[in-house]
Amino acid sequence: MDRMVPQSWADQMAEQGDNDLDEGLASDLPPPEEIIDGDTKKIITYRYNEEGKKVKTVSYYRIERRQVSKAIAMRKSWKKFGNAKRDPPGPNPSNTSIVSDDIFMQFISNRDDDQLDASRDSNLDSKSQALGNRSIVKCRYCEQDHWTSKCPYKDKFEQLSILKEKDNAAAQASVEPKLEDGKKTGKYVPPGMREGGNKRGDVMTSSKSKDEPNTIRVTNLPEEIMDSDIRELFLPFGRVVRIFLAKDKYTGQSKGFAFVSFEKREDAANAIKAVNGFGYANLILNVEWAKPSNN
DNA sequence: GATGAGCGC
Repeated sequence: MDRMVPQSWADQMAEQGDNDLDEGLASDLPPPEEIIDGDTKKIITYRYNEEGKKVKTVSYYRIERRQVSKAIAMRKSWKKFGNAKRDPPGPNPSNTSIVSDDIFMQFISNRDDDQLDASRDSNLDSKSQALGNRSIVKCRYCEQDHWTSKCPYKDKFEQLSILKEKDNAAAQASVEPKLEDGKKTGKYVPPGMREGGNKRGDVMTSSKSKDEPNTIRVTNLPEEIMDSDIRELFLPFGRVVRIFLAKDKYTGQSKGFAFVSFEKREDAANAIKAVNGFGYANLILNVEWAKPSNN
């Protein structure tokens, strides 16, 4: 394996630099070839060895084909536009980086979504029961046998939701007057007040939930720091579920502190122990439990 | 030195 096909802008620049250096020698070498044959990629490169002899190097790579859904595969055929109009299909490595980590999205749900989810989950549950009661599902967060929508605090969450439904039933009686035939009025009910509402929101998505047991506050951060740096810094301790880097609303300038929520409280505790007092870019970080924000 | 944004009625 010798000189590879350039991977990124930086590599391309490095490559160019190299070529400039040995231009006199390299100019009469054939250009590298890339041959794709089924699942195998063959890359042929030429160079001169120490004795000045021409050497041909052939390297074989297995092309990993990942199974993607049709919808995703279809996007490959979309026309590129703007500055990328003339780019070949697929990501351009000079401006696109591929992250293989799991990326968690925040889903802001309303009641209708939850009802859909619930019915979908129960359908699947009955399917898995039909399959001999052995669970075929795996939570993306804790890898236990349940659907991710019920995680990461499955047990805790179920207790919570039972409590909450009681509360909601009481709240609803006063908040949401019913019509005689039992149908709801058109009156707006905030998601948090709806029947069984905002279930996932309370666990995962609501930054203003009353208890934020897994959130730490990091202060004394350098002002140039970015979310991704913070993620990198805390990823070793466990799954980071949310990062909030305080920035000025108008200038976007970092205010030098951030909140990081972990999936597990113990991960957060470890992070505090380890990173508090840690030197980062000539500053000493201060890490402690976050207090719940006002409102 | 500092405890987070926004949307909806």
